[in-house]
Amino acid sequence: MASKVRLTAKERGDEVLRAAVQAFAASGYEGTKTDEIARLAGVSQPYVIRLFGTKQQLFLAAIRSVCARIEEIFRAAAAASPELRTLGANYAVLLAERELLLVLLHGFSASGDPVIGDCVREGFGNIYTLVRDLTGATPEETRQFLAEGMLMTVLTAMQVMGPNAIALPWSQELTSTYE
Amino acid sequence: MASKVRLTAKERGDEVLRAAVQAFAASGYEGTKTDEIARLAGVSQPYVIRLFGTKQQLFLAAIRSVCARIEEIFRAAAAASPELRTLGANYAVLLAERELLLVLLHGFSASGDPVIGDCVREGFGNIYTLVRDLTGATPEETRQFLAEGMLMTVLTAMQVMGPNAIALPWSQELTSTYE
DNA sequence: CCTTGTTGTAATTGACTGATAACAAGCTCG
DNA sequence: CGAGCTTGTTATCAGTCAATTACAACAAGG
Repeated sequence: MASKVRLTAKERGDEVLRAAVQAFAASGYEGTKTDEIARLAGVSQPYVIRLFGTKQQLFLAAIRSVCARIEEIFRAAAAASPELRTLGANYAVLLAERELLLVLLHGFSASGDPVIGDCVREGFGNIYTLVRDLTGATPEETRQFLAEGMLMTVLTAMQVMGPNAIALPWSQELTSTYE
Repeated sequence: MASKVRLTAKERGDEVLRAAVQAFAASGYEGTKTDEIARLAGVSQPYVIRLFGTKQQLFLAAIRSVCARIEEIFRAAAAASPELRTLGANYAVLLAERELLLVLLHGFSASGDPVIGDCVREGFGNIYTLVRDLTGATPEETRQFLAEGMLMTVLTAMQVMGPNAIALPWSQELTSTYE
């Protein structure tokens, strides 16, 4: 098994970070235990701490990671067609990587902590600016675009949207308007 | 001081619930300690538990409470003018009671827990149906309305909107589109 | 080969936290 | 008044969890 393989700290750190994104997406900042992340990554709990210093720093790394990935998706989409409408179709790509929007949501929730708040404000601000610049949309158009994204995010968190969605009358009516 | 006054279990329960809404709004489900709620309400921590059984049940009560209040605000607004546009102006009322949308946000985040998820899905579903019925709007119009609400919610959580907002270039540009 | 730096774990700890139990103080009504 | 129900507290526990320490295995270069 691969668990006996020795990796460089950087490589192992990347694996742990990926595990952290998955875990934080499922349970949030306070709700996720470092031991859970460690098991997901196949390493010991103390090693997770040594690689990132503290649980908080690991969460910050997860936030930065998903923000960078979201920007990457929007950049790729805009390269094909820099229109806000067509960019909207790429929410499907975001929803396919369910953990991206979920980690961001948990970041919003944890913004009461000043350190996390700073990180989230910077990440979300960058996304806003990027979308606006890529599409040339007005602030208002960009706002509406992001608003739809936030609704999809909470619908995903509520598990009424995406794979394994719980089917409810209201949620089916609501999500059917996206087609 | 009022802390020596004996109240009925129902009255004290209401006070504790109000404290819980404040505390959960600030720190979320996992992040809020029952002891914190107890101090806010001016009672002992074990009494908080005895009044509501478990922390989870207290959180459920907080979710139901804010959902009911949100419905109440929309009902009152629609009584004056049952148009979606004018209902939007009443987001100001929701933002004035900052804790309403914040508790709901933390509910979304905690929806991974099946019990909490059920409660949040029901609460949000009721709000969707109510807004649609009150205004006679189409599902798509209602969706756009709620989407704007979700964006405001996360902007509030990030503390770039509302009182004591942290001023950032991007957030000022974004929120100025609401005027 | 052996020394030095790096990757990784086992053991432990100390602080925290939700919940329980036992008890105390008031209210109410016969 | 005093018995019984309700309100509330103090003391405490059992479990959890992030973080530290000490140590082990391994790799690379001289």
